[in-house]
Amino acid sequence: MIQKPKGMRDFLPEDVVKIRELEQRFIRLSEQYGFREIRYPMFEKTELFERGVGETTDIVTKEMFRVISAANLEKYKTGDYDLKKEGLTLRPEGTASVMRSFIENKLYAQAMPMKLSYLGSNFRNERPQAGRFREFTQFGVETLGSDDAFCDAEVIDLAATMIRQSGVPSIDTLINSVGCPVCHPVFHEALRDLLSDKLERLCGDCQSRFDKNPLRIIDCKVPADQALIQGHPVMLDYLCKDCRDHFDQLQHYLDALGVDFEIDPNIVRGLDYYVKTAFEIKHDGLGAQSSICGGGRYDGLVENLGGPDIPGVGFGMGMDRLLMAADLYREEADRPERQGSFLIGFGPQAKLELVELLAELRERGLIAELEVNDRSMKAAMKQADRMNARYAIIVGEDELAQGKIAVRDLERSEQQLMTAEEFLRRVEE
RNA sequence: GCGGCUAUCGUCAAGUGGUUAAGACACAGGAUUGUGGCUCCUGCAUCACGGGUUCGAAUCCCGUUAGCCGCCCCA
Repeated sequence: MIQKPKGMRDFLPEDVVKIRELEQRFIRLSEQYGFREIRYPMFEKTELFERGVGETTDIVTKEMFRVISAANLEKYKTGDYDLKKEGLTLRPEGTASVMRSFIENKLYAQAMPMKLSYLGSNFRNERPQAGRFREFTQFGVETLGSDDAFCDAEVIDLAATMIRQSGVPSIDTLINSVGCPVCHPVFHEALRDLLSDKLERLCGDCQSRFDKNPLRIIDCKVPADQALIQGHPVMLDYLCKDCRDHFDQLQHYLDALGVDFEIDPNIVRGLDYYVKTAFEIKHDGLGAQSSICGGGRYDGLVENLGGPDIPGVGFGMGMDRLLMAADLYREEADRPERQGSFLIGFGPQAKLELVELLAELRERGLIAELEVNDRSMKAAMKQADRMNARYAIIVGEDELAQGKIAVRDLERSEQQLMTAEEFLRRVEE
């Protein structure tokens, strides 16, 4: 038997109903906040992600799925295809593509700020785990063209509102400022001062982080390292005036918007492009992957990808995790109301006539199904019940002879003979 | 990339070395011959795969594969 690839999932009809409901609510809410949905390719030039996500990130170095056509694969084998230059990659996240589209379509020439949302699959070749899949659905928004702290507050408010409205009862909204290129050098120095004499006792990863990006050491999960960095200086104490003001304003705006939040100096977003605001929304009870939503400000990104110097802020939200978190608390759905008709015909002639009725019903926008397996009356009725139909329409020899149909109301257990026209009138009302 | 756990019918799930592998749900058929939801009856698995141990294995051992969970990272 052929199975789906590791980390991929099927969504069966029951699941899809929930997913679609959630997605539609998200689109509606984000439109209320002024975000308009855009769509972009499932894969892009590999280079976009290398530059947009960061060449040193885990995502780029080991988690991307490459895409290659059969023809190009042959070329690659003979050395006529340059993976680096021409290679394509299944999108591992959304922001880079949105930026590319923004630049390529010159959306910056339109009224600013430009507020965009997106929804779709992303792919990362990670080891599957609770709340983590190789194909996962992400919803996200980006506000481009303003560095006003209100924009940061607005996207955080939107994310928190979405999660709350989805039925997740308790969430933690954590915010931080990761500074900017002006304050980083000062902070890095302070960090190195603290750690320089403990360097040898840090784990290997952290030793290499020491020079490249000491900020990441704070995030280290190795217990021994955690002890060593106890009482480490925090970025928040080293913000430049600009960042400090921005962070203060963000908090004022969040208060004004009624968003409950906590400051967590330890939030350091893994993607390279974040400056100033970084935030995360978590929910306990999801297992190890408790983060539902993460985002922040990325003022240098558009320019870095070859566009004008335009600031931006946004978030990505894990729809799968959100659904998991919300599902835990969703009570059993009631049996939906009976609706539609189930048409049961005995013999070819009866069936043919019912097909005409079927078409009439559907023409009127009503739900209608035909019994196709030539089951016994009993079995067919059972099927009608299982389909949750309101009416079972029965046509056998007797009905055929009278030119009528038997209409059984499955809810009231009442049955009467009438013509097809009468039934159509009644059901239309 | 590293570590732990699990693998019995479509689903949930008994069974831990010994003749026909419980049960429940689902599914199919039926209960004096054209009628549902309740009830009753009937049917429905050689225990992931490959080796090994043993007189004998779903039950013990090894390997493979898959799934789950954790580390890392992230949504």
